[in-house]
Amino acid sequence: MPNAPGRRRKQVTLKDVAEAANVSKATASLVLSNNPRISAATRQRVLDAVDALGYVYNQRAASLRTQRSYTIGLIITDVSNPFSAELTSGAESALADQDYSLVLATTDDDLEKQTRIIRTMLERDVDGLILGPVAGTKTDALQNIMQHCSLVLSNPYYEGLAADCVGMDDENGTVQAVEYLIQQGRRRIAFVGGYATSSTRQRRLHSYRDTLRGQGIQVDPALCIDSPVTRRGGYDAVHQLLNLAQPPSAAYCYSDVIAFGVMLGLRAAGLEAGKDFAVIGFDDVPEASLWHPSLTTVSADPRGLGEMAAQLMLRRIASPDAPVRREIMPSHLVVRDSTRTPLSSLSD
Amino acid sequence: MPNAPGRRRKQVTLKDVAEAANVSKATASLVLSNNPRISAATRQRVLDAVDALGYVYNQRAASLRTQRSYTIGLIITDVSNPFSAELTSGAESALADQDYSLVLATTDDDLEKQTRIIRTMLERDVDGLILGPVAGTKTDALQNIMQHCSLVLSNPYYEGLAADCVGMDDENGTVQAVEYLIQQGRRRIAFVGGYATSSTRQRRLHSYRDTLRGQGIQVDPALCIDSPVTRRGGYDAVHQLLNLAQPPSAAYCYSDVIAFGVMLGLRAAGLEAGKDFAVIGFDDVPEASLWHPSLTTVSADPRGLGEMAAQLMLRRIASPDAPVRREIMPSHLVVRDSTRTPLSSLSD
DNA sequence: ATAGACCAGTAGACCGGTTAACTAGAAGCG
DNA sequence: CGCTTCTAGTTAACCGGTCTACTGGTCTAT
Repeated sequence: MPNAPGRRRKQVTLKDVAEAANVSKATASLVLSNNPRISAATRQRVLDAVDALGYVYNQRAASLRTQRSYTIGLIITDVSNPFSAELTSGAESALADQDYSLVLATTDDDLEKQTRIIRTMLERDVDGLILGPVAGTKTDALQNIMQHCSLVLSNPYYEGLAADCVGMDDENGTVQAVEYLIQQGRRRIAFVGGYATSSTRQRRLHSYRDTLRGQGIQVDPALCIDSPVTRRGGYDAVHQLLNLAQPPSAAYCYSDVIAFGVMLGLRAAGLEAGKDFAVIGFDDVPEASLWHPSLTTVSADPRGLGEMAAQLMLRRIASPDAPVRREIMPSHLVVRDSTRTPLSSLSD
Repeated sequence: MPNAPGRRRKQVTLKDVAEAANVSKATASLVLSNNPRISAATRQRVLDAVDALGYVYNQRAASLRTQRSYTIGLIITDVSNPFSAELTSGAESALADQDYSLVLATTDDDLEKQTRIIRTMLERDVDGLILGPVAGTKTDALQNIMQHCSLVLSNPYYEGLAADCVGMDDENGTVQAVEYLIQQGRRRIAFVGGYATSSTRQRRLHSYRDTLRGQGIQVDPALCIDSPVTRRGGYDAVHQLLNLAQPPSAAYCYSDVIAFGVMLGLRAAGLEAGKDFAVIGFDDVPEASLWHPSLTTVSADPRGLGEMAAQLMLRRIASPDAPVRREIMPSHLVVRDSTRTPLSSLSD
């Protein structure tokens, strides 16, 4: 069998190329790196040999010497979540533009798994790590990463850690969303979903409370429900809310995914989002505009977030001592049908 | 600045560990690979040194010698597509289970970009490549990959190429879908979406035609529309279809994403899927069941596909000379609301 | 007593590139 | 003409592991 499916043919190395071109290994290497020191004639001989032998450059071998792998690790909770998928897509394309490869790994929101994955990434010798830390990640662990490679954090902000990070403007987005609901006449507004430990959720919850109080509305803890970030989480939460003695008439949701669950839960309860009940999400994933009814949501450009994370990473690699940057992507409310009907007449 | 954000601290190597433990580099290496030849006492000394120095194993260096990188490349059109996201997720987790890392790259359905990416992957020295080739990919190019690493193809089947591949059962899924529509009384059934060059689309189109003819229905070329695999593609296609002198009353769509676009197009035209018009998708992405109305679709388990691709890859790496495998994942029709109302009375 | 097996560990070549330091020959220069 | 400078390469150490072949010592069998 001359060429079996998985047989790795004996590698053609730079040495083979050099011999074929009658030059030293060093010269061949210089040709490949476009070093002007080599004459046109010699260069051509080497390039011809490369073609003739079908030589493939071995970045892995080179990186051993250069201490640069041109590889960035991306660690997220899961890819199937549309927000993460967009973020991944943005990061991948920004990195690919600069000839960096993306190594992807998922934590499933499991701290122990995250620890394992970080270790693997460091062993794979990535130049940098873009990490959306799972809840409960210690600052120490992040500090440790930074002793081995560059680090860019996505989402949570760790105070007291000199790391670049990207995030959305949770505060401003939340204020806009909650004020809009109040302006529409809603007063019993629930805050739905997200892991209780998540620092992102805590920031949004905080802004939610501030905004309500600022408008003279009392905060009811029974209306604040945490949950996994899944449709199921939103579904169950709204079920719980509707069973309250005084149920809310609006929900500001931790994410679009939660909001979809809430809308499904409303439908199951015979209610309709945008008519009987106002729903706002967060993220503006592609589905948000296409859902029925379309979802009012805080637009946060996950793709842009991924691109920005990649940019910060490339900058950090280029100048390790540059001052830390904390890039907050602006967010703004996109009003759609899920909040369309004002509730000025209803006593809720 | 003792520990700047991106500063790479001087690496602790195996040599440092060995010196600290008063053994040779070779012994330290043997300890790390759990070689029983080393006594418990020595082993412990080495492990202590590892801890004390904060040593991190360098897989990259090792792979130079072992010719194994424990890295698999995944090349797909784009991650943001939910089908691809699920596939990626499945592949990643199956590979991670066996301590393989996933390097992700996207082609945006651009042949030239695919060529560049394949080259980069080979230079990164991946152990294998899982590839969903863009339309127009030459068998030669694939053959060339196979001279450097293991290859698993996702989706198209290249005849005359001895490569493992995974795919869905396009034929059976299509037959089920079209027969179901006919059984519901539909006779003018459109085939909507997908790139004309795609071999997957050609297989489905073929089965669609066969099924219609088998039921004594004439195939109308005007009802077969190709398009990009986006919602926009489906939207535009259905617009075109509704403007025909004899518009169809049902659409069998190339993918769920197309079907969503079709449903949006119907809504824009004042029609409702599942009532005025039957819509069937392909893939059964998570959104399908949650859309309104929920989408009847051919379930194809993209996550399972990704897992299977990973399995085939691991098997191929383990035994390069194993016979080629062509794994067709069964598909079946999941009936939901988008086709719920039979159209037995309408003369279409 | 002695050959052979076994044990615990070591020396050093090796993987495939990069790069600092060196060199032979040609050109420049007063 | 002799000295420096430049050009176009070459040599060999190096990156951080792995692994084959070897060693010196102890144990067992004859």
